[in-house]
Amino acid sequence: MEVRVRYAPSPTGLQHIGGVRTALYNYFFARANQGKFILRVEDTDRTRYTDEALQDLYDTLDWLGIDYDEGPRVGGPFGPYVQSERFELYKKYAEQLVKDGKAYYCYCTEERLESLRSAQTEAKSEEQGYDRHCRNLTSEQIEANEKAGIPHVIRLKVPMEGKTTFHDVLMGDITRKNSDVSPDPVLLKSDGFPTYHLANVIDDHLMGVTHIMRAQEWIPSGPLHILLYQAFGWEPPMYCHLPMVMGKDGKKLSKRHGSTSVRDFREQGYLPEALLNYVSLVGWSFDGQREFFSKEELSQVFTLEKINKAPGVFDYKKLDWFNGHYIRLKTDEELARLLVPFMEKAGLLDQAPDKLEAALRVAPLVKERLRLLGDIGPMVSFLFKDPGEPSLESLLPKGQDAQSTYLALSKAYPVLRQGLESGEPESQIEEKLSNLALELGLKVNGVFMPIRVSITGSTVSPPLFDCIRALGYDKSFERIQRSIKVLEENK
RNA sequence: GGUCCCAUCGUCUAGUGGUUAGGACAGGAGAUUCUCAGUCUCUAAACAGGGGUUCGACUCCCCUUGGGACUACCA
Repeated sequence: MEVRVRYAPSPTGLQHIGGVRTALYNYFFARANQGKFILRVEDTDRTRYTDEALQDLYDTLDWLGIDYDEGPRVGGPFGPYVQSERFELYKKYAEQLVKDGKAYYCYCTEERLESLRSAQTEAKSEEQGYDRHCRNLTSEQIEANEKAGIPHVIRLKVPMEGKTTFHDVLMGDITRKNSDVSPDPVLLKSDGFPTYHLANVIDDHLMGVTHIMRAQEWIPSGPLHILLYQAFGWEPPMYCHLPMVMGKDGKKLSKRHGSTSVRDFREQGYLPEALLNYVSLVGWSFDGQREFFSKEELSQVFTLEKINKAPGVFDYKKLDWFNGHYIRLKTDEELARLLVPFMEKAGLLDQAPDKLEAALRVAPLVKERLRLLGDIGPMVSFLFKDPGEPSLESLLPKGQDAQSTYLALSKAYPVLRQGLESGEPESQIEEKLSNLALELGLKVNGVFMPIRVSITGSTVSPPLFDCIRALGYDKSFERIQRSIKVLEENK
């Protein structure tokens, strides 16, 4: 039998790490088994739905390179794949359930339910949830309510006795007493829209879904869904509940732990391959040794059996490490293209006639020290903006006074200049400068640091000669001369 | 409160009755070096506790503890 799985998010907010991980596992599972991966938009909550969220869903999947075989935008034999476009369908099936005596109309008002709820919590009652007030209305009562135009919902008649079991690939059999299952949950809302439970079950069945991979928070409603399949007389699919993704404090990952939306990560300069690789490893492993995987590789080797049952903590530091790794794998050209928008955002390219060329100049300097593309600004801003005349204090290496520093820089300058202009190999100039330091009784750094600060305005920078080359000789010399003057005036 | 799920270094994990309990991130130390980073080497760090089962338990069972999820006309 062909494997058919789906990712079925509801567009009520930005795509977050947990959701994406679920999408990824479904995708990999489908690919690894030559099955189909379906995207379904569960937009039945009209109050929380936003266009932005829907667009973000598409953008996120595109960015990660997660393509789907069936779904909105690409179509498929079981469409439409947006639940709001299947509106009539759910109603039909819900009514069928009523006709079969498996569900019933409920006329309870929001107010009644609310007061019921508060009464229950106040009394710390064993009974939680709906009191099944409308479960046994007579046909006369129903008729009267309908005539009076009282709106109704449709509720499932959950059996009062017995128990329901569903099988989970990871967890094994999970059984719940029917009396512990949510008492007669709403299937069809008064606005005619289905609830998650109804729409989900109908669509999964109609779309031929064979495996449901979703977050563990859905485990409690597993039995309810089985009850629904039974009410319809359908065969339930296989279940596989995925461990949750937590924050450092062991609570469900949320904004207070840091970024959670893929958009955030993207804007900070994470690479899709890094995010995809790392996220896949929270809750799944290959052999405990290997941890670099491309999307294509995961599509080969992914297996349900290696999914962990315990929830996992999302480690931002390790993600950073992955990101640095993937940045280093880029060619200069690739990195430059990725860098352009981040350099623009940092205001570095306002004067650049050729943005890509500018980024290309920068790429080799930063490749080994970049963790996030968004960190590019301070690293190379000296190439695009004059850092200004350095202060005396900033020019002095640790433990060195103005006099000796003046001497060092003023002697180093001609060596550097002559060397560069005559095309001497950099390694040779470097050696000369080191020797100069030795002659002056300074540490090597005592000569290099003032040059570095002169040129970059910072004690931290890419290798000196790389900086000079990227800046251009003329500007570099000017900045050194400027520093010599500062030192001369203060020695 | 009730129901259900889970439990190996700080974190992600390997391990399916007999291992010096392995790897990675983060941490520490060192090497390389013009700073930073990178790279390399080394290092510290775990089977939650208690009962069983067994010749033998991290591995199987039970209890305790701890953590989490759910308990909506949200998904």
